[in-house]
Amino acid sequence: MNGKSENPSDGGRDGPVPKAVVSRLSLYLRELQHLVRDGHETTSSTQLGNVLGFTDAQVRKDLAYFGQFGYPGIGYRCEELIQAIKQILGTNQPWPVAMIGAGNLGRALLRYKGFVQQGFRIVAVFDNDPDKAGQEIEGRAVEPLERLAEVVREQGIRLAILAVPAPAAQEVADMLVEAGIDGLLNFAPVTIALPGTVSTVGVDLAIELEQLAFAVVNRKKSS
Amino acid sequence: MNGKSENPSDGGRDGPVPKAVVSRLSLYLRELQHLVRDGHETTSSTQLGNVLGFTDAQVRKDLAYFGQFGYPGIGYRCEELIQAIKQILGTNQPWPVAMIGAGNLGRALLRYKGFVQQGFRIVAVFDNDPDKAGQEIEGRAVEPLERLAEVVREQGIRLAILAVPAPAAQEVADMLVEAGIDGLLNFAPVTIALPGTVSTVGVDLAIELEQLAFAVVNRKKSS
DNA sequence: TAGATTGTTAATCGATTAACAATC
DNA sequence: TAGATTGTTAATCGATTAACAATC
Repeated sequence: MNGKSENPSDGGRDGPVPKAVVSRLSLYLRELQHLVRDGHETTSSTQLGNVLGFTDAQVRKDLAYFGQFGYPGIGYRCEELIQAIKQILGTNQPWPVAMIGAGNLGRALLRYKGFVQQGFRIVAVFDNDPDKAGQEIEGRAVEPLERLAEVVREQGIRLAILAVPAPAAQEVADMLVEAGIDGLLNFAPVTIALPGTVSTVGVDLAIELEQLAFAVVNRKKSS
Repeated sequence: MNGKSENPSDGGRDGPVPKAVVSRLSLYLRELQHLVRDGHETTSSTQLGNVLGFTDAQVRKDLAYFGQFGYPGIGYRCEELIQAIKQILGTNQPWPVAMIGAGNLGRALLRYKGFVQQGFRIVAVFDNDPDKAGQEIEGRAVEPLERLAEVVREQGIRLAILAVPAPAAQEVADMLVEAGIDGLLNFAPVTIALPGTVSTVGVDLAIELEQLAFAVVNRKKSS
C-alpha cells in the first residue's frame, strides 16, 4: 500500500507480542473504521488514545511492535492503518467458521452481523440434537456432529465457535481437535483442556457481569 | 463462616486491586463450583493453578489481596472460598438487571441460564421498536425506553445489559446514565463515553474472533 | 519557518514468580 | 513426626509512561 511498513504480517521485531497489545489492536481497528465512516482521512495517537482511554505513548508503542505506520507531523492514514492491522490480525482474508450448537446462543450468533463485517463467515452449523440436525437455520443446514471432520476438511474450516451446554463442552472440544480445528471460541462456562497446538479464547457472559458488579461495588471507572 | 478471613468484603489490604486479579477471581469461583459439584471438599493453589493455567503462587497471591482463606497443610475449603469470593465480587446477593434491546442477542441472553446461576436476574426488558414494546418475552413484558427511569427506580436496578445496534448505543447509554444506572455491560461494538461514576464492561464478539485468528496465525497456546 | 506528531530510548511502575518460614 | 500447603517477602520480569530527537 505504501513503502513504509517493515514487518507487515507478523510480530517481526523482538520477542512474542504481549496479549494485551493484540487486544488493543482490535480496538484501534474498530475505532479506525468508525473514523473512516465519519469521513476522517487521518488520525493521531493522541486522538485514538483519547477515545479509547489510553495514553498516546501506548498507542504508538503498540503499533511500533509491528512496523512503522505513521507519518511524523501528520499522524496515521486511517485506511492504510486499517489494512495494516487487518493483515497483522489475519483478517485481511475471510475465515470460514463452524458453529457448534444451535441453541439460543448459537442461533443468535448465526444472525449476528458483526462477524461478517470483520471477515468471519459461519459456513456450517452442527448440533447433536436429532430434532435440530436436518433443520435449516439462517440458510444453513444443521449437520450432525458425525459430519464434523468431513465438513471441516471440505470447507477448509480452521475456527469453531462452541455454543453448547457446559457439560458437553469438553467432549465436543475434543471432537473439534480431532477434526483438525486450529482455534476455538468457547462460550461454555468451563475451562477447556486442549493440546498446545490449538488456541482458545473463552467468553463467559456471567463472568463479565460479575466483573461489572465488582466494579460497581468498588466504584471506579473500570473499562 | 469461619473466623479466619480478615477483610471479607472489600480490597482491604493495600491499594486498589488490579483488574487482572479480579478477572481471575471469577475463574477461581467457576472452578470451585465445578469442584464442589464433583464432590471435592477442599482444593489447593496448585490444583486450581493447574486447571486454569496459572502458577500456584499466583493463585495464593490473588486471594491474599482479600484476606486469609486457606489452611496451611490442607489448602482451601471449597464451599468456604466460594462464599468468600462471592462476597468480594458482590454476588452473594442477587442483582436485578435490565436488558436493553430485544433483538437476536437480547432475546438469547434473556434465555441464558448462566446469569441466574451466578446471581443476576433480568427483571426488565426495554426496546424502542413499538412492535416489540408490549410483547412478552420469556415471561417479561417488553417496555418502551420512556419507562426506563421509572422501572429502574421501582425495581432498584443498578446494572444494565446493552444489546442494541451500534449506532444507537451511545444514545441509549446516555439514557441509562440519566436513569441512574451504575454499571453497563455493553455488547455493541463501539466505545461508549460515560461519566466516571458509571462502570462499563465491553464485550465485542467479533473482536474475540479476531483475537483467536491472531493466535492461530501466530501459533501459540493462547488462553 | 513553526507546529504537529511520529518512533524510540530510558525511567517508572506494576505484576508475576521463586523461595521459605510458619502452620496444620 | 513427616508431608503438605499456606501467606508473604524479595527478586525477577514485563508493561506503561515520559521525554525528546527526527521528520514532515
